[in-house]
Amino acid sequence: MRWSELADQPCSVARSVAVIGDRWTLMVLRDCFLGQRRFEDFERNLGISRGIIADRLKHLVAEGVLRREVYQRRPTRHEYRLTEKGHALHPVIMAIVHWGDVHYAGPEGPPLIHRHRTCGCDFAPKLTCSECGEAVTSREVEVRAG
Amino acid sequence: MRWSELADQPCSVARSVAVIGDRWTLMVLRDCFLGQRRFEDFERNLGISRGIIADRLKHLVAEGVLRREVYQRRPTRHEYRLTEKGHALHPVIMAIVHWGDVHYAGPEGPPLIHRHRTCGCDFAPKLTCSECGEAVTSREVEVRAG
DNA sequence: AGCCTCCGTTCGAAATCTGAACTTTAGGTT
DNA sequence: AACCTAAAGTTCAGATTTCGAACGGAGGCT
Repeated sequence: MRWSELADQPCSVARSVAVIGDRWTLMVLRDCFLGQRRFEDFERNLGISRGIIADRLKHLVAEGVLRREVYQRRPTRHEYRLTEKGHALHPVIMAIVHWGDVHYAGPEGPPLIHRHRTCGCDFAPKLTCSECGEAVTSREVEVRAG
Repeated sequence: MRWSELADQPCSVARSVAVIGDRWTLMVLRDCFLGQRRFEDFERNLGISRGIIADRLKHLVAEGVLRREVYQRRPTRHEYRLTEKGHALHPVIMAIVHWGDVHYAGPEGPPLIHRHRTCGCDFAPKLTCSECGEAVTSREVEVRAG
């Protein structure tokens, strides 16, 4: 299998990974969730070649994760904003951030701290069951074909 | 920046992505969470070349995500099992699965269904705040340097 | 002996990434 | 008018990476 075929697999991980499972794509998304919108922002933050940025942005727009919007005329300039589908990736990014915080933060603690505006606390993301509301661990999950 | 430098960035997303932000690595992890353990299992499920599987397994073992354990002698054979650090990736995989379920499932519904053993219900993963227990959306999160 | 299984390694071809130059549209400066 | 700057790309040669097919090897089965 090559990864162009991933999207056709009967597996939600494969289908998602076909869209976002690429290092630079994930880094672009991180920047999006940190409020970055312009080509230049991505270039400055990521320090990678423009070709890759252009490519990944194009891909994310084609998949409906980002929306390309005019933010200025004369000359026309565009910015990239998360769509609803894009915002739906928030749990993915948060889960990745949290894993990094726990396993790769040095003695100075995590590089970024997240505050939940609604309750005012610094928090960690917690995965819970949509039905009973309790925390879910991997051992408590049973999988069957749909 | 090249991705060998990603791990040195002061960003938990970058550090995590350096370890798991690769298509095949994520697919291997999916298989691990579905209970696959042996080299052959990964090969059969993924249908990719053995070189890639060997490489990714080696990498995950080096990072402490998987543990290589003897399961048979004469000849000695090993299997790969999730460590605690590996199990900690469960929310990442669940978030990815769920995003795929919502955005890429056909009319037949999602390929796999997840049941929460503790409560007995089919469920969807829900990201909540560790402090107040409420659901967290991307717009409710404020980020600051740590 | 010859074939099979499981788990890899090796190596050349194919894909990807980098860095630099070039483009477009427009505003500002000398 | 000529020149510089800025944002957002595009293009292209050359370096780097990744992938897949073929090979290896340790032991078992017939």
